[in-house]
Amino acid sequence: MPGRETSIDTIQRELTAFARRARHKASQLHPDLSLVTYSILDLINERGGCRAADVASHFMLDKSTVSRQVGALEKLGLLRRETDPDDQRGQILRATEAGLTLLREANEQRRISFTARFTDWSDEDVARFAQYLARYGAEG
Amino acid sequence: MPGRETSIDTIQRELTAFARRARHKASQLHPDLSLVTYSILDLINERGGCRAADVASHFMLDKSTVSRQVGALEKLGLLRRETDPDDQRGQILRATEAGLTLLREANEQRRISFTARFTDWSDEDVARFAQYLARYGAEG
DNA sequence: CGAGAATCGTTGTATAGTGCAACAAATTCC
DNA sequence: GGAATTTGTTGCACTATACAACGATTCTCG
Repeated sequence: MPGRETSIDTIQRELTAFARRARHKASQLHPDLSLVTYSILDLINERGGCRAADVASHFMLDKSTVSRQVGALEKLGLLRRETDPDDQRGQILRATEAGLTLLREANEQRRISFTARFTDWSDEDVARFAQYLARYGAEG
Repeated sequence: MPGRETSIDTIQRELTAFARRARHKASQLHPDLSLVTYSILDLINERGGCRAADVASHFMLDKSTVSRQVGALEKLGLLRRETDPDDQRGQILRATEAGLTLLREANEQRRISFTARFTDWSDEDVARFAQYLARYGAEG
């Protein structure tokens, strides 16, 4: 077994390489939805509606960036904004039907692509890899 | 154990979330070296000198993007270009002393940050996680 | 050998994504 | 009730990126 330091270097390097390729991959997978818009829409959907500030903190983005992305998604008819009745400063973001449809398509494409990558992997290995990643993500 | 589909969804979502945060994290870690310049310099160093075309294909970037990034890194004195004697179309990119120093500092910062994230993990788990990531990266 | 194809890098142009600062409106906290 | 905080928007600047057209070099194969 390699040393802990070496393993951490590997993790670091592999994750970074993934991050650097993610934008390109996403645009290949679904040209209508960039990595940015896809991930925002997916978060909103997963949360069942959330505010722009939540999106900003989840992805570590400036609120102005999120504001513009949300504006673009709204203009495309993929989400709608409702003023939060409990706090009229904020808005609740929700995917529209069109947004959900596009998101489902994008997710399907992604699943196909990811699945292809794991054909050689046993169910156990896939499950363990997922576990490790979830654990890693949860600690951040 | 969760189903294969569920695990793949988890992998997909966690990796994407990581990618979306990577830029911000990198700029926090070492403000002098963005994720972009860091990863290019690191690749050049790891390969012991390589060409712009290699960088482009490794990170799935257009050659024009790489050309500009390399130009910027050269202007900063972090790498130098030598015409490849075996193929005068190409150039061999190498980190300068200044580049290596900065890269070492950045790697140190990263290692500290990543190490902190794994304090709860056993050596075995870290090693296995690294193995899975390397395997994943190798298949792409 | 030689002409056409391929490769490598540069530059012009356009666009997306991002952050910071200043702002307005609503809310919360003494 | 007034100060501080939160939420989102807008103006501005800059970075990262892609695509297309180009020049220089190398490769292919007839």
